[in-house]
Amino acid sequence: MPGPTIRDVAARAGVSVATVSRVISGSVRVSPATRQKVEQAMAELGWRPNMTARSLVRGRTGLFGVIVPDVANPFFAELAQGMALAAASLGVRLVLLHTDLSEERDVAAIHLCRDHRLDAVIYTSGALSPAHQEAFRQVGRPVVLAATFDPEGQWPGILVDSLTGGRMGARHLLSLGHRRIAMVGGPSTDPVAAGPRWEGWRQELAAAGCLPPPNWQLEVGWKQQYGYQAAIRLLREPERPTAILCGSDVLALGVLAAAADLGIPVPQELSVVGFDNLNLAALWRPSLTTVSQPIGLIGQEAVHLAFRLVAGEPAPPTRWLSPELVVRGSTAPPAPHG
Amino acid sequence: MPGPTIRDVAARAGVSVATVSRVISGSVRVSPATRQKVEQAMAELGWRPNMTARSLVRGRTGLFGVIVPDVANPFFAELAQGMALAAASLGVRLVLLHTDLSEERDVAAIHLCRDHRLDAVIYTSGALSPAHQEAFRQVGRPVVLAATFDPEGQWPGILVDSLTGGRMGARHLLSLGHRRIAMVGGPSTDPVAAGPRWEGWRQELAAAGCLPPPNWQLEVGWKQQYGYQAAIRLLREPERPTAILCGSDVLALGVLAAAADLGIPVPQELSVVGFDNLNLAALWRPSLTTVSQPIGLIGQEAVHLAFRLVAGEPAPPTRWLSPELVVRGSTAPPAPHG
DNA sequence: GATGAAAATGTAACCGGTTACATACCATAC
DNA sequence: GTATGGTATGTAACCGGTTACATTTTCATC
Repeated sequence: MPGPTIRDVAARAGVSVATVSRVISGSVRVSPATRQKVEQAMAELGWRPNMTARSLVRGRTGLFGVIVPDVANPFFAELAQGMALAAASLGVRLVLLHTDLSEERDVAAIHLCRDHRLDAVIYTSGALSPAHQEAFRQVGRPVVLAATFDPEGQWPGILVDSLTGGRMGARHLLSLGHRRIAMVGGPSTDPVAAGPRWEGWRQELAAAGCLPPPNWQLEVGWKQQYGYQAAIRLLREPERPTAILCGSDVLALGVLAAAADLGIPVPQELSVVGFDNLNLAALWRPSLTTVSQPIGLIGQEAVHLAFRLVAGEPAPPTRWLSPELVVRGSTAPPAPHG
Repeated sequence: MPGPTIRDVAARAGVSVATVSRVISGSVRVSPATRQKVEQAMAELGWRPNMTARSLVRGRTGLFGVIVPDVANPFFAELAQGMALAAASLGVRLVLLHTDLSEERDVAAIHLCRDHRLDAVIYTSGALSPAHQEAFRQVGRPVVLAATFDPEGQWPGILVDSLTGGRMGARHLLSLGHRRIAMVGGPSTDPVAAGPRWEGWRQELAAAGCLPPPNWQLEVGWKQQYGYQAAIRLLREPERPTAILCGSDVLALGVLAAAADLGIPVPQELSVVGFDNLNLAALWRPSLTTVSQPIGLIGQEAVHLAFRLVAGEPAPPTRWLSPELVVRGSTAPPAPHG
């Protein structure tokens, strides 16, 4: 039942265990004849080294922990996909830990990374509480923040500048001539993905003198159905908005569904702007104008960064990427009668 | 740098390492006074047991390998989400391995599971080649197939009966009165997710006497853009179909996008049936009529099954779930002038 | 053929837990 | 006071690799 060990291979090849170890690690010179004998013994026994034992002595597992709220959310699915791509190319494995945005489960997941001596932790779930900070300190391994950041600058991260992104979306609508613009975004308690987008929208709309009343600034949860509900409320008003800024593509798709159900044509009578540029955004009809984040790239770079930190490089400062406006079919100038 | 070990805790509590081990494993009785001393020492040192060391001696890692072609594909994202849910409730962790449907990478991933002594392997990627079978045999751990199956019945699995599902979709269109029905499905080399669906469609259409010519039976890849391209071709014909059966929801969404781009109203002039019932299917407009698989449940049950196998239960036979037709807004009777 | 440095290989300690087995302790029974 | 048995704890081997250090072999040089 328990497979062959390095000692079985050594015995069969007529060498010591150290020599077998040298052959598989490849770092030290081994004479060709010996190497050949060992390789043959390995093949005959079908032996493969036990990574658990190796990890114990080396103190490295070759595993990175990835803490994600929910991979069924396309944003995190695309992020995870980018990470998996990079991990494969670097010869590293990812341990996926779901937390459903619960702080308690986040902290438990971080401790788990420590228990398993994972080489690094990549955290994507959102804002950091003191409990997160404390848990990160205790893991004693590199921590990388993907698509989020640490206001105290203690943990390096990579993400898009949401403030600029928010302003881009707002300016696009203003330049098309919209003035009756509503907003549907995430909870502003989220200082990474919601707060700065709200801020960017408000700055631009206020500068243009068309900041709407609070009941046109709907702070909802991140789920698509909340976008749907918010849009239904906005679009049933007698003087409805001509455009809606959304805090994420998922919310925007909810808004588009609501418009379709109410028979309001997009973009003729309503323009919609998303945020993220999910793969879905191009696939939808009407295709979604959105502020693009390079999601896959963020995932890849997060893993590369973690890899470099594990190798001993110093932690760089938070890396800010620029968002880009992608204009598609969901935005147009407001209807003339508007 | 290297944190405290069990020996540090033992020394501080004035007991032996065996006693500390007993306290954390909880299986054997320890006097309350001793337990208290040990727990205090643990807390003071901030010690947590090293799972790598534990795994080495116990021969169990508490990790399950999950082999997936691509989590950015919503089907696999929802599957992974179900697995993560079950894993969390069972106290097990998932190692995510991407393979992009490459047999070579599949096999490498399986070997990796063996190297790391993962407790079980959950495979989701598709059909099994002899190379897969051989690699599975070598891991020496339970293997579970999620949303796929082994024709030889050697590895247990859980999946939906695609033949019945295919027939359901076809019957739905026939009962609405459609007779000019085209099909867009996956490569029939895929004996799990494509072959049986084609078979089910053809059986029903042949029985109704309206099996279309081969150029209305389009075998394409699984990606959404292939669905789009196939639909463009079908819908540009002078005598175009009144309905299209799709091998997956992702393909169906491509078809819907193509219809929208060609100005063909769905469901008035074209009915579309998907397969999978992704979360997206309800969100889309028009909402998608589809053959439903309980994707999240399949993921959860796969993990539960793996857990039971690890605990020593015998492998059950492949478990077949029944698909269900979910009628939404993308299907209707054919236009009368049809 | 002796010498010494470099190359190849072996020996054994070690990584940090678990657990079989041995021992110490205490209470009850005779 | 000794035998009996159950509970609590300690000792040390072990899981399967790695690697520091020691030893042997090889080979160029004088």
